[in-house]
Amino acid sequence: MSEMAGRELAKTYDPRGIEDRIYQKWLEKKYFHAEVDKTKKPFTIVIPPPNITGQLHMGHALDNTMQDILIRYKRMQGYNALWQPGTDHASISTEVKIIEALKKEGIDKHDLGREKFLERAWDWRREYGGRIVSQLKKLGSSCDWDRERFTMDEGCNKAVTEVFCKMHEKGWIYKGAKIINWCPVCNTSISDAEVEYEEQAGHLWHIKYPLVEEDGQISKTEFLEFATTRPETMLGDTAVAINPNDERYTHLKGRKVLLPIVNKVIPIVEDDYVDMEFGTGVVKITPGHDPNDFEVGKRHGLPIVNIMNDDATINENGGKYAGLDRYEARRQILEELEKEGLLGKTEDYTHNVGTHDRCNTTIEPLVKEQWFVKMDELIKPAVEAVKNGEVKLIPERMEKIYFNWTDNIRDWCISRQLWWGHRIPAYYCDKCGEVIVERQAPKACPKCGCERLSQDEDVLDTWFSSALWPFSTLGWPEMTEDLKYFYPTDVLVTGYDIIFFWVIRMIFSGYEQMGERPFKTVLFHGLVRDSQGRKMSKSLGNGIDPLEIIDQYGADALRLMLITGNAPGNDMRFYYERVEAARNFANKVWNASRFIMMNMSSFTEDGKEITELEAFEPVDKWIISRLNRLTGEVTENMDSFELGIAVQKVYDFIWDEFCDWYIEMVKPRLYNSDDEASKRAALWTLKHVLIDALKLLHPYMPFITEEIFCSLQSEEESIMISSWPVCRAERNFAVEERAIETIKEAVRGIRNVRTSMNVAPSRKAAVYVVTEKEDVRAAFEEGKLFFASLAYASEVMIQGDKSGIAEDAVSVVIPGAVLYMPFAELVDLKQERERLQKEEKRLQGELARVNGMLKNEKFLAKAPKAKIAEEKAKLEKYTQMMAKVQERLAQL
RNA sequence: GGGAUCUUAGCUCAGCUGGGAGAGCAUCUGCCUUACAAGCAGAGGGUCAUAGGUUCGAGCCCUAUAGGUCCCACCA
Repeated sequence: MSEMAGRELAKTYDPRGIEDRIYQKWLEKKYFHAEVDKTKKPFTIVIPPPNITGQLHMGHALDNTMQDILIRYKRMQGYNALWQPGTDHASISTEVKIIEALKKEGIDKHDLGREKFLERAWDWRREYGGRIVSQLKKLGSSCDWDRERFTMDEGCNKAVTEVFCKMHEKGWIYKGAKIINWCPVCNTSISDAEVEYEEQAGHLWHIKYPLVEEDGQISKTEFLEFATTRPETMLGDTAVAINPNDERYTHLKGRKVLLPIVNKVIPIVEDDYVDMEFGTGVVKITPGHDPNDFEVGKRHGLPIVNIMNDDATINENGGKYAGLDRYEARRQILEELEKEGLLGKTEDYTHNVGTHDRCNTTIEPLVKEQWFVKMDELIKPAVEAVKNGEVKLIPERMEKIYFNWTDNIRDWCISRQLWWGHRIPAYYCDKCGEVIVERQAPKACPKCGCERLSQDEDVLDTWFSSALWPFSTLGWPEMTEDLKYFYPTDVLVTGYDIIFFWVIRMIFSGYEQMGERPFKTVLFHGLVRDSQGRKMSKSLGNGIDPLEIIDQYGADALRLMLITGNAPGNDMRFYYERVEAARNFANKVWNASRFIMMNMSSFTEDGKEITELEAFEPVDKWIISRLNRLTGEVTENMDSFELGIAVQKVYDFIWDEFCDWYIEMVKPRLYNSDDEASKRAALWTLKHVLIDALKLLHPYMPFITEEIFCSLQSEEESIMISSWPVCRAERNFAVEERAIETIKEAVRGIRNVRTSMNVAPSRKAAVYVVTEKEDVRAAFEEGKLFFASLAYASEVMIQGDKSGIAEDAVSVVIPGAVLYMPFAELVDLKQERERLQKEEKRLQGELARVNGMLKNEKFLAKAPKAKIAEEKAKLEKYTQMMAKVQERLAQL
């Protein structure tokens, strides 16, 4: 017997204190820890590593709740469950934060120097890197913290170097001068995925370049007009282009124009890229500052002129505009063109402007030497894997987003002009310029023997190391036991917003490095928005801190709220009302348990399980059967990752069936019955149904279920290592389910009538159950005690006919029986008739529908047999009820 | 320009492979019934965006339209 039994428990559940205490216990008992154990099947999840700069937000809360649910579920099912945690160094975000901090001290990054800067970064990591981890713990995350990793720890660093060198040897990592996206504020190149296009209001300026005559003279009358959104880039123009099929400009083929301001003669080239329909059908070509122009330039062998410094000011190639910011240069150039009479009309024009997703700065495309990953071959297995289902995306529609990216993939720019990150393992000979890519820094140049070598200054894109996360965390490049056992991982849980950044890159890295998929399933979730549907953001100030919610309502309530009523991949809105509803459910569970524990004082199990079911009453078997069905369904839903549906069912079972029906049905037995065996059966059922329900609920609400589980049975040390319930055929009791459903039907009918007649519950009345059916009769006989209490009956008479029942008694027709309540003076016959007529109408509707189907020959011919049988059974039921209703109406 | 997705009760959303429309909150009525008023018992409320189609049968599948959201894309 539990030591808690009979002890006074608080009337409302207060998660404060309980949650921390329980989490501490779990940690001490090492329940989260997983070791290789070949006798068990592994189940692995790697956490999407949160940034060390981050604070827990609702997105993390949702993401980690889902992972924790899955890992706890599988752990209870007996899998060797590993949830691999860790954090991400977040190269650019962290670097920006540190620069900001330095700025406050009046220190410039470059004055400090690389080494000192990195010291600061590591200090930062030590100070704040653990913050998000402790926040994840508040949520209840059952990660194996003993295995916590960091994308820049020694092992991950080794993995990064290994991959870089391997792929370089293969020729899949190369250095080249291409047009890349440059962030002038962060002072680094960024990948295509990091560019966010934003619609901005701008202008379309029409500019005229004078034609050069056959004799080399600059024409004063002939001009070529075109439109541009970025006039300042004209400083870098090296051609203008027309479409070869454009008849308007046939006469210009092979001619040249003068580039004003710069005073340079540039050619007119023909290229299909030019859209004849747009503007004047003429495009200025700036290969140094526009990706398309870069391509055009390549096709026509045009020179590339870079006109910009790294901070987006004009460089020496801009002549007198050198030193000006790009927007100031634009203004002055327009002024000068205007003066020269070369500026045509100006139109308002909204267009997409590329911005850096971290700092929102307008990016500047420019040509620079960078490191790239060649994608064409690498991506192939990743495409194939999703196509053939080896990697499953949930929901399926995410595949389209995935393929959209893979089909249009371009080489990945991986070098960043930053300090915080994995430094590129490339070395340059100071003497001969030889490029050496090595795992270890070479001592001398293999070509000329010079010992003065310098390492590449750049670091790698953060996502380069994240891409290796599913195997680098398990020991790769060493073929460790962990790696052999836990890889490939099972599920990846993440938001759809990082498909390109992370999911795809992990998949191709897994195939390339491990020769195997990194995970079997990717489960996507959406964004948590505010109550008005807006994204939660710092600038709007509409973010809700999960920690405050946990503090106020408990982690269980937050978790339940995040999972309930939401389908995979869909965004959701945050409402306090929904957290309250979840909190109320926690309280409901708490009180049901409190009720059971209070009654448990009179119950001892003698260390024996009750296995023979003779002592049970139909109502016990009913709830056991319902629980059994629930167990099967919930397991199935969870296996299909339908977490919201699964928990909804557990919620409904506990609140509706268990609390509102079963507990109420059992009360008379506990309070009044002298039948000890029956009482014990009830207590056994209460306890065991509650325990199994708690188990089903545990992955969602780990704290409260643990607290109750341990209070209820002190000999068990934790629900999280208990076994997941199993659906068993011998726990199906169809007869009892039918019997109790009939009684519930009767109770509902009686309550309904009483409410509509305003009869107070305190006013009891006799209830006559008239039935000709043996099973219905038996159901009421066996359930008489609780039926009387639920139906507010002073006494219950079960009989085969209406003898002894007052003519003016109120009647309720249910399938298989008619109930009568003699209320004497309260009965209003008119009301009674109206009620029965309403019921008649309802039944008529039902009969019409059923008959419509059963009289349809096509239905009979084509519908499944089971469906037809089902409809026939309904027809019989409604026909019988209709007969009873009409019989009663005839008497009135 | 391409694509995805949504439109279901007053609000927020479920509804898994087509077979009698659901939850929470809100509203109304009655209850402090010895687990719970963060509760109990009842009630009202929906031509499932619109128009067609497939089917014995459509909230669910197909087509078109309208409106919202999002992603992708080089139209200067």
